[in-house]
This record gives sequence, structure tokens and C-alpha cells, in this order.
Amino acid sequence: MASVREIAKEAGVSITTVSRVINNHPRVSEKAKSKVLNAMNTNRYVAKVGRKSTTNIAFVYTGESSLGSPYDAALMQGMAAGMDEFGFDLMILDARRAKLPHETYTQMFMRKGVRGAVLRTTTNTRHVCQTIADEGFPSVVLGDHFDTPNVNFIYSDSFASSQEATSHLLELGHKRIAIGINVIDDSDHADRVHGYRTAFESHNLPVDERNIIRTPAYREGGMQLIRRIMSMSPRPTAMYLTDPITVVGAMQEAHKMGIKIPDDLSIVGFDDGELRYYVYPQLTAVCQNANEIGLEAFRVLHEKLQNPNDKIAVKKALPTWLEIHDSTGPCNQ
Amino acid sequence: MASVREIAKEAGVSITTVSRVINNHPRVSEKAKSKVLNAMNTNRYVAKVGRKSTTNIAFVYTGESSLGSPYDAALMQGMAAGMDEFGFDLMILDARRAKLPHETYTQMFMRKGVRGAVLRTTTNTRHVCQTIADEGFPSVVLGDHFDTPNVNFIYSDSFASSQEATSHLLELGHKRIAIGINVIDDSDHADRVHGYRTAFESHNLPVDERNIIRTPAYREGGMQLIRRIMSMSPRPTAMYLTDPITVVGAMQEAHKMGIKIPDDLSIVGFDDGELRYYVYPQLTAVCQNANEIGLEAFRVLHEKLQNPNDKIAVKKALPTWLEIHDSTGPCNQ
DNA sequence: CTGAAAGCGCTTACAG
DNA sequence: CTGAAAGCGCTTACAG
Repeated sequence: MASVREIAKEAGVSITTVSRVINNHPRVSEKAKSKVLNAMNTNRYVAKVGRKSTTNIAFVYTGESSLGSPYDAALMQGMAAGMDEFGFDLMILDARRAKLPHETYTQMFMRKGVRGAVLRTTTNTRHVCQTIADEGFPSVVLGDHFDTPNVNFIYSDSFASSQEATSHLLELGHKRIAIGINVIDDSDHADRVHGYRTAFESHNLPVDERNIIRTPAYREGGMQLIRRIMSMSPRPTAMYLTDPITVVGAMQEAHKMGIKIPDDLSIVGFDDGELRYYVYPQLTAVCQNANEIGLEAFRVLHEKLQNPNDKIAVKKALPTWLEIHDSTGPCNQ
Repeated sequence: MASVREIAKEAGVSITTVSRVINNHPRVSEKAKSKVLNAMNTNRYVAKVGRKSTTNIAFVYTGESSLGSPYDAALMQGMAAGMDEFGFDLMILDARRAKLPHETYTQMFMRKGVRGAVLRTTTNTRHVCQTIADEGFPSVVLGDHFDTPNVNFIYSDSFASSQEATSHLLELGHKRIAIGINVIDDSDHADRVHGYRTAFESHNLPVDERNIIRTPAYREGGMQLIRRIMSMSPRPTAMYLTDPITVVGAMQEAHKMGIKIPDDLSIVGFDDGELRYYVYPQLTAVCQNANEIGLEAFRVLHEKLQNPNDKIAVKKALPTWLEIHDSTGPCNQ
């Protein structure tokens, strides 16, 4: 690896001049600058030491990476929107791969010039978030929230919208309303079932526990769910699907089976992107703005970096909202 | 900003010990280590100088950022898959925002510890890619390709699939086939029109130039396109839409207007993700694997980093393929 | 605009 | 396991 000394030699200038070029000092002649830059590029110069760039904010997968999902993409877009203004750069890390065996998370982050971390988690990796918070490293957790004094959270509160969504179906005359929930628990999903139950209660109707159906949050899970529902007797006339990808599978299978939406079956979905416009018919859905969540996560992190002594954990819920489109209609059975 | 000296003082150890903790030296007592880490976190220690992390690969927007799009998300996922193996970290940069007024792109990258760059571009920002390549900085361009000796490219070659797609429609008996193309030119799209023309030629049929329709690659563009087509006389009975988002708009508007797909109108789309499964009916489409493109981009970059003296530019095309689903059928008009 | 020399912050070979 | 001291690589105040 070339050092400033070698670059200086090759470019025929002093190491001072090389350093000035590296640091973009204004008083270097164009000629000297281009000689140095040439030597740097041909020798693949990389500073081994020097001012570190310490302006990275990391988007960290504590467990399984879901990089590539539209939701994560929207989160990053939101973060980037806030970061640009303050000159931070976005780095993507897989905690399990990036961390060396004997180092702490703080050490890993410092090694990579990371000043703060947005942690993507599930219930399985809660302990990682807890550890990072315990180490005192500035971080904020997305996608789950749990009761702990020192962890910062941004989560989405879908309780109210889930209650509205269920009430919407009840008021359309539906009585047998199924709810599809992921087989993996997290607090963001628990809210949705809670809203569903509360809507039934406030309409003085009992919840039929058979209508609370767990299904994996994949396309296949949604397909399975439709087949399951159509075979029930009496069968539900409406359903609330609490995961975006499940909705896609369910609607596909419904089309394949010749089930008319909403005439034969009303569907309320969940959308964290633009999915509600992609499917046919356009989807009545509880919506959340992933962009906004990402932006808010950065804001909290930035706030924590500005005020290192503020130890009060942030627990902030962003609301979801119900949008009524074409996949729900009156019960006619 | 705290330095090793202050951390050492606060933790009651020597700066040597602090340094050892930073670098995860094996022979430090747990007690010393935790005292130092504590002092670091409470003082928000960040190394001002020292071994730089120089293992970053940047995903760079040379022009307008499309971070948040499913395509970009899939590209990054592909890159990350390759990078993990070699311990590189992924950084996202907006070149126009990150670059200081008087520095070169190479200087910007070095400042941020970036060793190589995957450049996302359009025709508008070709000159940026050219400049970066001229500076000798290891980079590879995605999304466009143009004739230049020293720029590395990974692009998607949709000529053959576009020809197949058009032939598929011709062989279903369609004669009046429209093609929708983005108002903004790039080489990846030019291939698609070329394939369309070639299919007509090989069937000894003339191309009606009125059927080559430019429309902005947004949902609204797709809606507009359908209205345009349905008002033509005689109207096209099939079309090939060369942008994913345009397809979504077009299918929505078709549903709204009561146009039956494929009975009234056959549609071949373009899909760089999973869109073909989301819409109804499932979409016959020319498909490309964005994951694969991202992975290949990293591979080329890695190869260039290993062999700095290999100056031969890589121009690699990844093929697309045609998938026939339910949105195309025989012409019955 | 440029360079020799002192300086800075972190690292490391050596001694205990 | 720990620290005083020398060293490394880059930076910068000073002189020209």
C-alpha cells in the first residue's frame, strides 16, 4: 500500500503537497494537484491513517437482513432525506457479519466510523438492541417496541386504524370477519389484533376466536389463508390482513378461485408503500408511511448526538391511517 | 472532542491501554476494557485519526436519487450479497450533495474511505461517470451504457427478449401493437424499441410509427397511454410497455375503463422485481434480475481492485427473459 | 505556491 | 496484563 511518501516521490513533490491535495487545500497549483491525483489513482492510494470520516449513520440489521424489501428501501429513503441536510452518510451493516468475535458493538461501530445506528429488529434479536443501548451507543430501534428503560424506539401505532378498519367492515354489515396475522409476533402486529378486538367490543359483538388466523407473511401464506377461509362454514365474508405481502398472495388466489372482491369477500389490507394501488381492485388498507418513520429515526438519533447527556429514552409512535378504496363493500350474504 | 489522552485519564489507565481497547487487542483485562468503553461512550469518543476504515463500496447517485425504488433496493441487495463475503461495507452517496465544490470525485471518495463505486446514472449525468473513470477511480456504471473506451458497464440487454415479446404478440394474431417508451432516452430502453422493430421485420410486417408512443415513466404516464390508445382508430389490440411503473398505471386505467385484459387488449410489461405477480391479471413481461446486476457490479469492482493494472474496460450485458403469464391472449378483433 | 521541520493522535515493540 | 517511550502516517505553522 502506497503512503504519502511514495506518492510524493512518484509525483515529484513534497509530502506536504500530497497532504494538501488529499485535504483539498486551496493553494495548490493545478499542475501539482493533477500530478498527485494521478499518482494516487495509479497506486490505488488509500490513507491508512489520518482524519477519519466519522459522519456515518448506519442502518443495521440485527438479525436476518431484509435489504431489498420495499419497506426497508422506504425507511432508508426517509433517513437519507434527513441526513443529507447535516452531511451524514448512510452505511448499511449486517451486525452478525460485521462484528468481530471479541469486540463490542461500540467497538465495531467506532471501527467503521459510525456515529449512530438505526436498528432493524424482530423479537428474536431484541437482546442485541438492548446490548447496544446498554453500551451507551446512540441508537434507535425500528419495527418493534418493548418495555425497557434505556432503548429508543420509533414504532407505528396501528391500534386506532385497525379498530377503524374493523369498524368499517362491521358497519358494512359484515359479522364474520377474519384477521390474518403473522406467525412471528412483534409488538407492531399485536396492536392490530388489539384494534380488531376493540372494534368488536365497541359494537357489542363477540369475537369468534376461530377467525383469528396465523399465517406466515409470504405470498404463499396469503394464498393458504384464502383457501382456509373459503372452506370454513359458515365462512367469513370479510377479512383484515395485517401484512402487505400476505395481501398480494390472498388477492391472487382469490382471483384464481373466481372469488369476486368485494362482492364475495371484502378485504382490508396493510400497506407500507404503494401496494394498494398496484393490486386490483385497489385496496382498502391501513397505511403507514415508511419514509416518515425513517426520517423520524434519523431525527431522534441526531438529537441524541447533539445532546449526549440527555439519557431519557425516546418512545415515539407514528400513527397509521385507514384508506378506503375498492376492495371493501357491503355484506350481501 | 475527546482524544485517547482524555479517555485514558477518565478511565484511569494509560493511552496504550485505551488504544488496545479501540483495536480489540486480546490481552486487556475485562475490567480495564469496560472502564475504557464506558469512558468512550459517555464522552462520545470518535477517533479523529488512526486506521481508517477503507473497506467501503459506495452506491452512488450521479443525478436524481432514486433511493427507495424497488429496483435500486434489489441492486443494493445483490451488491451486499457479494460484499459480505469480502468484508466490504455498503455506503450510499448522492454525488451532487457529497462532493465539495473544489474537490475531485477521487478526493471525495478518499475522504469517505470509499475504495470503489457503483454508479447509478441516466443520460444526463453520463459526463460524471466519464469524469470518475478518467480520474482512474475504480467504478462501474449501471443503468446506461455508451461508447467510451475507459468506463466499465453492467447493463441489461433486452433486445432479444423485446423481439421475443413482440413476436409473441404477432403470433397471437395481433397486428396493431403499440410500444410505450419513456420520454427520457437511455440505451437500455433503446434496445427495447430495436427489438420491437426487428420482430416486425422478421415477420415481414411494416412498423406503424404512430404506434411508438413516448410517455413519462410514472403511473400517470401509463394511464394517459391507455386513454390515448383507446381513442386511436383503428386502435392497437396489444401493447408492450417498457417500464414497470407505467404498466401499473396502464392496468389501473384499463380496469377503470372496463377494458378486459387480455380479451380486449393484450399487455406485455417490463418487470425488474416481483410486480408481474402483484397486478391482475398476472403480467406477461420481459424480466430482468436486478439482484444479479448488483452482484455482478460488485464482482467487476472487486476484480478491478484486485488487479489495478488491468485497464481494459468491462462492458457486460446481462440478459433479460420473457415470461408469459395471463395478460396476453389471442387477437379477436 | 511550495517544502523542511515540528506536531498531532494513535499504535506498537519493549520492558516489567 | 500494563505503561513509558519510540514510531508511524498524516497535518500544519512557518519561512521563503
